[in-house]
Amino acid sequence: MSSTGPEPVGNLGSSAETPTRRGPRRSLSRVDVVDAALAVVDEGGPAALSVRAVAARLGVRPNSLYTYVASRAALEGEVVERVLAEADLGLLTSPGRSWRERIVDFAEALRAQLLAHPAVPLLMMTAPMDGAAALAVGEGLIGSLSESGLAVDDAARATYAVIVQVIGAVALEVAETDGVPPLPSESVRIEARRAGLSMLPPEAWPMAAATVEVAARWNSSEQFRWSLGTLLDGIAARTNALPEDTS
Amino acid sequence: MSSTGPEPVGNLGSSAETPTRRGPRRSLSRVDVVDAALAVVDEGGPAALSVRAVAARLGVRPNSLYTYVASRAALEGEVVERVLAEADLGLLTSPGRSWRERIVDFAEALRAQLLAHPAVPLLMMTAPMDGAAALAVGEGLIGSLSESGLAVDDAARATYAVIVQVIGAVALEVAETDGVPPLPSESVRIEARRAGLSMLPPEAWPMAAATVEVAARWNSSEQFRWSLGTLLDGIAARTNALPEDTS
DNA sequence: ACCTGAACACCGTTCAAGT
DNA sequence: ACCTGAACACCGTTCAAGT
Repeated sequence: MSSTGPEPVGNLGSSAETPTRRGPRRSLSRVDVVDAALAVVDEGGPAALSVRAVAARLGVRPNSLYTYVASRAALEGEVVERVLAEADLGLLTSPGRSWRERIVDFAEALRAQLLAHPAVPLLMMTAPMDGAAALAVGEGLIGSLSESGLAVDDAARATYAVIVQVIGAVALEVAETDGVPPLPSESVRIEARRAGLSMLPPEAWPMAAATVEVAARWNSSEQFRWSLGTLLDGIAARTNALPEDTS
Repeated sequence: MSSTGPEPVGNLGSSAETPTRRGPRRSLSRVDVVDAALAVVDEGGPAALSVRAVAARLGVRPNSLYTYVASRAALEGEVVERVLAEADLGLLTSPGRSWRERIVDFAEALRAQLLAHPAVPLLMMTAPMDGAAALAVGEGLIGSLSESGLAVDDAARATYAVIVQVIGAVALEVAETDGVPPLPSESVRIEARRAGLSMLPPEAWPMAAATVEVAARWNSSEQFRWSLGTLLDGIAARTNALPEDTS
């Protein structure tokens, strides 16, 4: 679905620098359209994404886009692919780091990328991620988890658990904001949550009251590391290899 | 935000049975509006949700809804709250089951409920879940995880990891469908994924090729249990209590 | 091959007006 | 207090037509 037709590969960002175009129309390309769509959401948030807004940014009529993209839904899928294609898979094969460290490195980098394009996590929940970039992430994760000593089938299961934890956490994190970049800083968002939680009557919500400081940080990099680390602990426990037995 | 004004509590479903109303207008209520919204998405999927569609189902003009609900976004939040309010928190305190079993029971029941209202997981990613029903789920989970011997702060952290895993998994699962109930059966969805994965050239995607059967089941109750169980293993490892030391 | 004008069937939200 | 008519500024998508 995302690899339909002969698409020019390797010229990402070739023409994203001029937001509003001028001068002779040199003929659009599919990457121009995706670039423009990403620029639209990065400027106006997820609600700003529309065929008409993307067309306007390209200086073209709305229906022109249908030359390059089958539908708004297909365009959304391309945006997800574009961002996933920028994921640094090299982090999953860094020498001198354990499989655990490599996965944490990759997950944190991916989280940062997704927070930089806060409309994208929601789009990931909107259609299947079956493009080449999504598959490449899966390949890298299964590979890393296999090296941990896990049987390949369990490595694949563990891969999906990690994907769910990472994308789910980022999506819920963005959901607490308006999604318009730049997002409020983590400390501001924590403070907002703390303020909300502090107003709850402790009689009604004793557990929330007892854990305000932790729950205020649910959408933080700290909690992100704790959750992922705990999941990786569980994954490691399914390994028969010794703990020292890492690359 | 979801507890604004004096809302009549305890009469859920009081008037959802008549889809298209007739006869003397007895005056609407906020629960009627939320009922109608849920009915709209359960019939037409997430894309069918609109202020105008809900109003039409209630036999009323679109702008009438603004008497009961501040905006479309607020309505979406109410729909999430309604479904969360139906979660069976009793499963988190069932006698004779370990904390692990209770959490798994609850998570599987919640997954089933969300799959029955497939528009809802996406709505959960769209706005903060800060209503009373969402808080109650948090209370129950923190309580259960505390009884495991975990310090209350770690119980709160573990709670969020579980929430992310459960909601994230369901949201990604729904994303592979069109979201219109009833969803295709699990076996049909697995078969569709297997077919897609089987078409990939093994040279390009060796890991995917080696794990087709597992990856075909990524969106299954089987994988859901594996992921959650593995996470709970990691959580249990943060406990100092003995494994037998469960309620 | 690519872009447009025009049209169709929609949206969410507001405001003043009615009862 | 509740509902409406009318309006505003939008949507995605199609189709026939132009170049």
